[in-house]
Amino acid sequence: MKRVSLKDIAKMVGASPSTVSFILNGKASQMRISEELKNKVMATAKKMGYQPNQVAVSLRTGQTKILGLLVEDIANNFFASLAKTIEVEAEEFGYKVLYSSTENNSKKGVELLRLLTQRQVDGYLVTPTLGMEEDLEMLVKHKKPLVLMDRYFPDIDAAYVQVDNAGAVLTGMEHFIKKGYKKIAFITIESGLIQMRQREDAYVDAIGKSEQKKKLMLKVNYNGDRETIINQITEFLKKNKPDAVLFATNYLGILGLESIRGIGLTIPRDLAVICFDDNDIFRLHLPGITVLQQPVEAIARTAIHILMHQLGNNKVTIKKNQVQLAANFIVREST
Amino acid sequence: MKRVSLKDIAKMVGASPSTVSFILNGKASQMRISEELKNKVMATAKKMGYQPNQVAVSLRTGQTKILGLLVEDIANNFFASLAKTIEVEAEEFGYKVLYSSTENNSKKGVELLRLLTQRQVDGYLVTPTLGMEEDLEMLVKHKKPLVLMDRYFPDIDAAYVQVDNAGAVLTGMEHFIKKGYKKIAFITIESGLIQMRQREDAYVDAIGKSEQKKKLMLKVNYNGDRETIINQITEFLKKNKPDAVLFATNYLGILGLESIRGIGLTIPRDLAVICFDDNDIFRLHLPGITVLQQPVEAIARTAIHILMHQLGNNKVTIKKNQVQLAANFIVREST
DNA sequence: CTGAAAGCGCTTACAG
DNA sequence: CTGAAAGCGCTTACAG
Repeated sequence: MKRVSLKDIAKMVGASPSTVSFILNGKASQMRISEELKNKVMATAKKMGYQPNQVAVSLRTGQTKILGLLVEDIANNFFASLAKTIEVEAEEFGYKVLYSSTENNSKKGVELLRLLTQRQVDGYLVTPTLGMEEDLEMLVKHKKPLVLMDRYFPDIDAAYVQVDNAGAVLTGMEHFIKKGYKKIAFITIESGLIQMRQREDAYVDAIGKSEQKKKLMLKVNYNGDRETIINQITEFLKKNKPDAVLFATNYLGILGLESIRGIGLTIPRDLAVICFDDNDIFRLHLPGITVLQQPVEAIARTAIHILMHQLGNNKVTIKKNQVQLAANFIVREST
Repeated sequence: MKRVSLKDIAKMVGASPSTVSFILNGKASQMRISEELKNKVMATAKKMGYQPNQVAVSLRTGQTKILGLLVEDIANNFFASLAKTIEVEAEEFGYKVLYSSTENNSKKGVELLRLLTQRQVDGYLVTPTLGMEEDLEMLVKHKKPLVLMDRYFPDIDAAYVQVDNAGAVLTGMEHFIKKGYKKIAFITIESGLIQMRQREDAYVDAIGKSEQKKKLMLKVNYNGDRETIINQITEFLKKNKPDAVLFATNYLGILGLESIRGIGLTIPRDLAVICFDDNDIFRLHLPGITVLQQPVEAIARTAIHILMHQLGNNKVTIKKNQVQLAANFIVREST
């Protein structure tokens, strides 16, 4: 059963497709089309259940009204919340979102970026992976609407929105130091991406200026499985016996809590804990975990606004197109 | 800067667009195009960074290679995992996924369904909301590839995949009864959707057959905010003093744990807990929460397979197109 | 072996 | 006030 097209309606009412198109696009009065014809067309379209073929519209207008969103992993709470807010915000501007997860895999990331291009998305929202640099430069060169999130490349002049990673980690470290912890550890993932480097550098800085002097850092492999990482953390904690630990991502924090439980340490008596990113788990955990919460909604909203600005929407005004937003430091019982 | 098109390449190598199209689509030998021309075209396409315009391809072929996925809420762990698996599986069959969250709002659900239709998606994967019945019937009538997930409408003859809700709840109830609990409560949301009715009916059944006889049920409003629901649960628990409670969704379970903590009850001594759906939170909670885990990946995979079958992919074989999968009962320390 | 032409379903300048 | 025509970028039957 074929769907009805503009032409079908035109034939039924005895008008030309162009006239029907004008009417259906609300340009009837502008084109001074008779009220009578207008009503007839509207009624027929409704009765026949006419739905415009957006693919044809896109080909003709060059606009798909689709934004491409690439996140690291949609099953991760942080990225899922980000995606949700972006979806809601995009909708307000009349855009739909096509998403995918890169898994932080360069090959997959690059392929997805090209796929979005082939699909003619109007704009790109990307948490980039290493290896995407060349393709991103291409987009920038072609002046495609593009906003990076969570991380960026210093050498690529693209818009971006991220949390103030250094400031957040410093806040956490100062809190630990003020509370008198002397052996503060940092557990992160092995990664060349800037947001992780910023967090790590801030830890190193803070330690350098503290009395502790000596770093206590563990870097685990991003692609390791649950068990491997839990074991690595367990070994590290047993060997180094820190009195406080800062986990660099929510993913690590969750695995870390399992390690801590496995060893039988009591938080915060044996070990104080702060985690980057908030999560229901950290709020519900006993004791509640102190966190450096990313302002997820603000990140998403800012990114969409910058993108809409690039897309020529003049209802939005933006101050900068490279933005760092402050994290919220939420103190619970773990410190 | 305009992107290069087929025609551009044709002009550059001095061949016709059709020939270039055949070569780029790997039909060179089939069309007996000279090796020389083929190589020239391939090289030029590569050099110019040619990327086919998928919108034009879609309009011409009638296939978008996009699947539409409507979930209740992408920020909810269960639906995010579902979406993730679907995305991965769809990719293996060469499809991309366009998703959106319905928020269980009929108006939004219907609008999204129409939007997907306008976008010419090749197939639909939907966790339907009430109010979508008419539009879904239309899709079925037009023989559009469609698979419902998590819930369905008994009156609509569409394919669906869901967990065996009744079986899962019965398993949980039997476990409670065997352990000797005498005042087993059920906390669910007010909903006309079948998966919630199945869970509720199973509870009522189990109670009817038990010595308890009297139901202890709380139904909260889906759209209530966190605080309201937490308060309602708190009131309910204080007033009825159950010795065991089964939460009908992960969302409720999380809020319920907050209520329980607020009242100061000890799990399982004062109150035993089972929750529908698993979640990192339940695993990490102290004590660990016993759950009725939905086989999320199997649900997603089965749904994709049925959809691919409908799309005429003959690499997949399916047994039924209305499927119920067993839940995994994971006993932890809360019962 | 290769090219010219039609057509997917729209929108929009142009003509009357 | 309304219609005929071109064109978005492809694919594919048809012709030679």
